[in-house]
Amino acid sequence: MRITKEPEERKQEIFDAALKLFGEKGYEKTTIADIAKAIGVAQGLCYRYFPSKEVLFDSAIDQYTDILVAQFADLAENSDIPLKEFIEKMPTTVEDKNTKYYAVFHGPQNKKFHDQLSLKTCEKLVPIVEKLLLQARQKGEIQLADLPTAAAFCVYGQLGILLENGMDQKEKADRIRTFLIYALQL
Amino acid sequence: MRITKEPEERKQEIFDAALKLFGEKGYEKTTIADIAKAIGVAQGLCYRYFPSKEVLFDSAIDQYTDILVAQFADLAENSDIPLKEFIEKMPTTVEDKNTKYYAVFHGPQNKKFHDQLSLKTCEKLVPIVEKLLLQARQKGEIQLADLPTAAAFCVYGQLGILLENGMDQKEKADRIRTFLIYALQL
Amino acid sequence: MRITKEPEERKQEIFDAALKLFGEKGYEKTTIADIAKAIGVAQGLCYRYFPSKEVLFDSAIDQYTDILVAQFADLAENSDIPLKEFIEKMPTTVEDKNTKYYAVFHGPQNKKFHDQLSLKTCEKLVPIVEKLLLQARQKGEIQLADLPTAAAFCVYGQLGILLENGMDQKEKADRIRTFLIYALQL
Amino acid sequence: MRITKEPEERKQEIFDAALKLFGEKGYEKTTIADIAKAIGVAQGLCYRYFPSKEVLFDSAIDQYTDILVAQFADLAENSDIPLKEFIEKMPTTVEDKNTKYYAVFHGPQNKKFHDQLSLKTCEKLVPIVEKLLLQARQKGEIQLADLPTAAAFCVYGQLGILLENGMDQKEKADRIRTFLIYALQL
DNA sequence: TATGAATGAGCGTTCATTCAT
DNA sequence: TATGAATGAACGCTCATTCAT
Repeated sequence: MRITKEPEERKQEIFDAALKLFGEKGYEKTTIADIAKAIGVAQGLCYRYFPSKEVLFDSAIDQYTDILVAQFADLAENSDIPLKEFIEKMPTTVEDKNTKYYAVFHGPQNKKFHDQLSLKTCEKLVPIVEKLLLQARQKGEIQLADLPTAAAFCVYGQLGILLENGMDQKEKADRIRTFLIYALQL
Repeated sequence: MRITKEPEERKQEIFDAALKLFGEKGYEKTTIADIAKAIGVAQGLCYRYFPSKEVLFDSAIDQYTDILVAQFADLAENSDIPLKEFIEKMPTTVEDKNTKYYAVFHGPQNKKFHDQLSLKTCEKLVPIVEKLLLQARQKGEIQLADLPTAAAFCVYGQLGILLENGMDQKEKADRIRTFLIYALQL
Repeated sequence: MRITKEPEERKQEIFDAALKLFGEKGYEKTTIADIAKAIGVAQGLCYRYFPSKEVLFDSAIDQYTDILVAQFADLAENSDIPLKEFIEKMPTTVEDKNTKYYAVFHGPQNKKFHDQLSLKTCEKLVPIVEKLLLQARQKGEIQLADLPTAAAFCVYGQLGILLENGMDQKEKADRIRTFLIYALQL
Repeated sequence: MRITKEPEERKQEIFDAALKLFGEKGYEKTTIADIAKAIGVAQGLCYRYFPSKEVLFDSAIDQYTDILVAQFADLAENSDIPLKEFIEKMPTTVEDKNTKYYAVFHGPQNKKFHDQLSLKTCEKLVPIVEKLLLQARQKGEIQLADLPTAAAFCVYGQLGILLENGMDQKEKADRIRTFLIYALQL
């Protein structure tokens, strides 16, 4: 039973399976055999699309964080509302339970994988937030001089909250919003 | 040639070598053989002190971050000066070039290991900073209501700056100080 | 982009590419994919012309040594000059820098492949040389009783010189000629 | 059931098994698993002694040809008899049915392996024969000017005979002796 | 306490070959 | 005739861990 697919489709299939498994079991404990079995293909096929397990891993992380960040970037670019309002409305976790990837972030294990994903996401978020701050300053909403630093704090600062246990998402979001509005002096 | 040492000393020796190698080559690429060879000891000996490689790794990270954090905790606990002054004087990288561990953080490789260390350090730093903020509030220097959130932002926010490339340590430190003073409204 | 060619032409194309690559990288390290790529063709196509990699290899070696030996056979058959003169004029390497195959023998790698080629060439050369010796004996130029043995020595003996390093082709050729004339007592 | 041996002994064990199997099945078709199984140890153990299969192969060939050549070298060095007599008595195949390695050369398969062994043996034999010729010339038994070339012919020339099929060992030996005496003009 | 030879399971990777198109 | 995605079996190699000494 040999099923041939369009390369793009196959590649995405591998991506998705890889991300899911890396998320569940971590990099080391996920084998190429696992990934291949998950989509019902021969191990060797993975190597037509990715030269190595490591590249597959990095690509998967990269693609996934791109998706997450793109959602936020959309919001940021298409909003003309004041920054304060934006903060009050924005999602603080860029993750949306609706995506097919939701499980990735929420498996019980693999804190390390989660951390890596978080850091990569932050990295990509900073320039977007910086642009947002710049617009706000141009409109006179904030007075900050050093926007890159402010953006980094706004983004990475959330990590501290998000990575904590024992508080529900909603409460985390509220605290983040309140603090941001205070710190940016909006 | 068989050199017998005090258990504690041996254990520390293994710790140090492990930390160094994990830092240089990462968890997966560092073997027990590497570690044993680095201190001129048989592989089997490592297993008298640590039940497994993973435990050794976690212990090493833990011990190291403890050391880093302890330096900062000392400062925080023995200072009566106003928070603003404290911020102006504090080291923003808890690392000190004098420690024997300096290389760990600064090998060219191993972003992943570095990230892990950073996150763990942040985690341990938050309660200390929170206490610092509490003292400041008691003295009327700040008005913040939600100290845990503020502490998290102060600590993790720095990560965004620290992980960036292309800026020297001094400039990073200045930007961090300026932003903190602004955000905390000191 | 699908280019259809005459079967014979295609087959030859595959031969040539295979020979070149086997010569450069050796049997094991040359893949069918390499060969196919070298001529810009799908892997599967090779299997329309050769049932397996091993057959392709053997055919390639065989065809190539045939070409080399044919050059020498031509010379031998169309010459009426005395053996001594023949030796003085003959090429000692049957290879000719003009052939498209020249590189095969002179890649830096692959001693093993080279050796194989040499041995196969010798094998095919012996009967030709034997005939040459027979003609010479009939003309009274030599006295040897055991021509097969003599032929074998004349051919394989050269291997020892040819496989040596650190002497230029010309000097090798001279030494071979001088020795042959001495040993055959011409 | 774990049997520990002296490294030297283990290494030799691996050597012997490897040589035997390479001889029987050829390089490619012999797996490290085969070799390990043959001596009843774990595959991994082979890698304590040899860094790779290829190195193991080369070492095995090298060690074996050393043994073969050493037998001949002994003869050559400890003989004061005239060259002609030496040739009449010498073994033309350096192999001796008594050695534990006898089977290596005489498996049905693996012509390639056999060729490789032969060539390597010749390579090592040449300098010894050259020395022999030098002694003979000093005693006035031969007149040859170019001894390196003569030695190469004497050694490699035999290959042509040895590699032929369909003649028994004894006849091959006789023909070789007769030709050598003729060619060297003894 | 210390050694280091030995284990053994597993993993990433390769590649000749097949086959649906 | 030609493609190239897919197969699948195998292989070399690694290494955490064990254990006899």
